[in-house]
Amino acid sequence: MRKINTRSFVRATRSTPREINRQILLNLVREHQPISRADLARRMRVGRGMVTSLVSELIADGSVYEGTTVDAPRGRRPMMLHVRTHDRLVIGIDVRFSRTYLMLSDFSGTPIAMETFDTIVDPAGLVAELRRRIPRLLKTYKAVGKCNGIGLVVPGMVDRRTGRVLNAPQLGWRDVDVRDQLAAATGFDVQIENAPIACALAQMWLGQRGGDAPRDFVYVTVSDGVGAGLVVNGEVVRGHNSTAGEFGHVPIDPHGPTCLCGSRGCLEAYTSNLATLSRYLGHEFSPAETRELLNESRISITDVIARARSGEARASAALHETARHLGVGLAVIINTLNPAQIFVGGEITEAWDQLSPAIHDIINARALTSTAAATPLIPDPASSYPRLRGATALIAAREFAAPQVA
Amino acid sequence: MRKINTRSFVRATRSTPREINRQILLNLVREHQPISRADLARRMRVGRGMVTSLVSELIADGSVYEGTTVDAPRGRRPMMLHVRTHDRLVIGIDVRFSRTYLMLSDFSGTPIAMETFDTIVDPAGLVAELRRRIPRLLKTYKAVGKCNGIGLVVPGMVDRRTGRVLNAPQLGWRDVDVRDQLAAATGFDVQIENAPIACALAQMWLGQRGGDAPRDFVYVTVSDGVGAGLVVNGEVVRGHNSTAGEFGHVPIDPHGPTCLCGSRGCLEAYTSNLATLSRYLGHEFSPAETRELLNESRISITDVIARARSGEARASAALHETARHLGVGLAVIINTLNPAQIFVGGEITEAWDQLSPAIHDIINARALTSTAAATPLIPDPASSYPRLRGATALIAAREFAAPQVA
DNA sequence: CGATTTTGTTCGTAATTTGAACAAATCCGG
DNA sequence: CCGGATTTGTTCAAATTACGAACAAAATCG
Repeated sequence: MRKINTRSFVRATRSTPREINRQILLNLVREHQPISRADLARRMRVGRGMVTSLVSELIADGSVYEGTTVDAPRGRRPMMLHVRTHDRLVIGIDVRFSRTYLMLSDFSGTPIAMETFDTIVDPAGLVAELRRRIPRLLKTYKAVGKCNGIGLVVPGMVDRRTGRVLNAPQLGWRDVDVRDQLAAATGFDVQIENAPIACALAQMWLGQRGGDAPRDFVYVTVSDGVGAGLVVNGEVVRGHNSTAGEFGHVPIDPHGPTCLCGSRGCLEAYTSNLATLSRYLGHEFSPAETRELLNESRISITDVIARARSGEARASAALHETARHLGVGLAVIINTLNPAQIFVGGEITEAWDQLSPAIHDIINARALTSTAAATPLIPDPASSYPRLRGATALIAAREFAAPQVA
Repeated sequence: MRKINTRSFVRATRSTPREINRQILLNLVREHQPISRADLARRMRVGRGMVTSLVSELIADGSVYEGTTVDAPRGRRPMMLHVRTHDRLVIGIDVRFSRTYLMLSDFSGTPIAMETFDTIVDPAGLVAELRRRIPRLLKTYKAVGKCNGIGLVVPGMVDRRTGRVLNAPQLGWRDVDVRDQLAAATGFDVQIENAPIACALAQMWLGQRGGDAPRDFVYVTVSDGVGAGLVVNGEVVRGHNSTAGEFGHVPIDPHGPTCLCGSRGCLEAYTSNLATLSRYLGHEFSPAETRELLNESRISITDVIARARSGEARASAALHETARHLGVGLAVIINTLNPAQIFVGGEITEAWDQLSPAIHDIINARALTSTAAATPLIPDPASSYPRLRGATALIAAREFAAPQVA
């Protein structure tokens, strides 16, 4: 029972049915390719005539192409259709605290090239550097006319409509309009998004199981901070002021360590990489001190995971405590949003086989129903570059999104 | 960028544009009545011809009626249109732990009659009692042919599609199909929903400010349990297994009192009416003991509020601690979902003027942005019967909901 | 080779928006 | 009291689209 937004609605015109059906058709091709026109007609329960008409439109504008005919047990051999992805490219950019990643990939998320450089925290400087690198990257890979846009992923809150970064503490950005600056500098269409939401979008649009992908899920990122991208009813949740998804500051213990946000005992103060590291080093978590300690000891979360894997008890214990607290946080998500599944991204996924039992124990104890306790947790390894895939999805998904109606 | 559900989608037919525009028009009349055809045409940015055609359809099926013409500075006087509500009735039923409430009201939520009886926990017995009472109620108020359906609100998890009550601990119901039983017994269309979600639906469809009503908000109920109805993007969040909204079990303190759910220090164990009562009585909260204590002392949360209002320090202190913990819980909702506003329902709204400052203090301390900290909290007094209004909305809203497309 | 089956196309029909012309109702100035 | 001006509401032809049936194309089978 969705309510119609009578402030800003889209009325149906003569061509609305066609737009809707065209979009349904395109999505069916995307999720079932290769597929024939006759198959599409059966799935949509429309006549083959309409499919012919819609497909010729999609072929004309380059969204879909005809492959080969294939064998059939009887009758005329069907002509298979595919979504055109391999020569429609996107530049994905992932701006992180220390380094910035640049990836050229096609609409399906398949990577073509990647480069990386030290993050320039000054927005104008970053845009200038990207303005140098992007044309060079496109030239090197003979992709000059094929780029459909730039997806920019940022560690912080983003207003998707205005394109402004509201607050990115790791970069020290507040109310920065890097999207329009980059668009003006490069001439490309630029879309910007917060990192956990981008990761969720990548799962939604470029995930393994195309059609099976759930319409209600959560992507939890555990790195310097802890955040989440929420998907409800096939759509990302941004909230009223684009600040939804901050699960890092769910309270765990009012007497716990002080968090960056000023409260005590936030989930993030227990499970962020910094928190795990400081626990391993035997110190109470405290933002300022821990950063210093980290710089001195020159140890990273990956090292702790490696040491745990090689049998070091202290490393293993530090990680297991992180796992237990993460379990509490995930249980909150499960009880409040009841997602079909939860993806977990971040460095700690490398230790998933070790941490998973502890996490599930906590969830089993805290989930309110047995079905909720069985919510699948799916680690998303850093090796698949989830944020860069998310950046790609920002551009690629627009072509497949449902038309806005009513 | 909503994703099309390719498992179950609705393709656009020849009549889809008309359905969409018809529904937009009906909602515009609902939110701006009285309104003329010419005004509607301007708002929808369509020709007046189309409005004439759509309105005559809506009048023919009784959704809309013509009122009177009104004065105009120049030109022909416009004929005002209204949504027909006063002779389209709904029976709302609110099943609570001790008593069940029955209300006859019209489509706008205006109450016509109400009765109440001791809750019969046996589902078959309850249905039998309702089967006796409903025809009598309709007869008494000369509403026999005018009832459009029955809305049933239950304190527990409900699968809206199958109509089964999955788990209602207060009633001891597990997997009960009371909806179909009641439909068979009465011959009416019956819709069933969980209480906090129903309260959210009431705000969405029957709220004060018709069009201003936000599309992202949360309705938090504080009574025997603590739950929430979530609305995201103009649609209610039910989750993958219809168990979303259980905010009562976010952790507050791992060393806190034991909760009914088995964990320790849940929000509910600090802020439910039972928790507040046991705090007032000077006892550690513990489900079993507290219930006994409550029966012995014969005191209710309303009494505690009255005593606080008359200046009793102990009552005031007990309520203020509840307020502080509730603030923590609301901050979790604000940080994770960033709603435009939060409604709070339950007995403690009677003490809102006393509790509000404490709640806001906590939220100001814990909200991650200043805009989030300013999220309006709106008490919804029990005197407006939010759950019964929700029951009404279950039936009335279907007429106005956006058509399912793509 | 003809019958059968399946795929893909074409085309007339029905439903709908769209926009313009038209009728209705009111005010205002002479 | 009448004719223009103005606004509301209706009617109707044109354009766009889904729909469904007929048809052509391409393959298999006996």
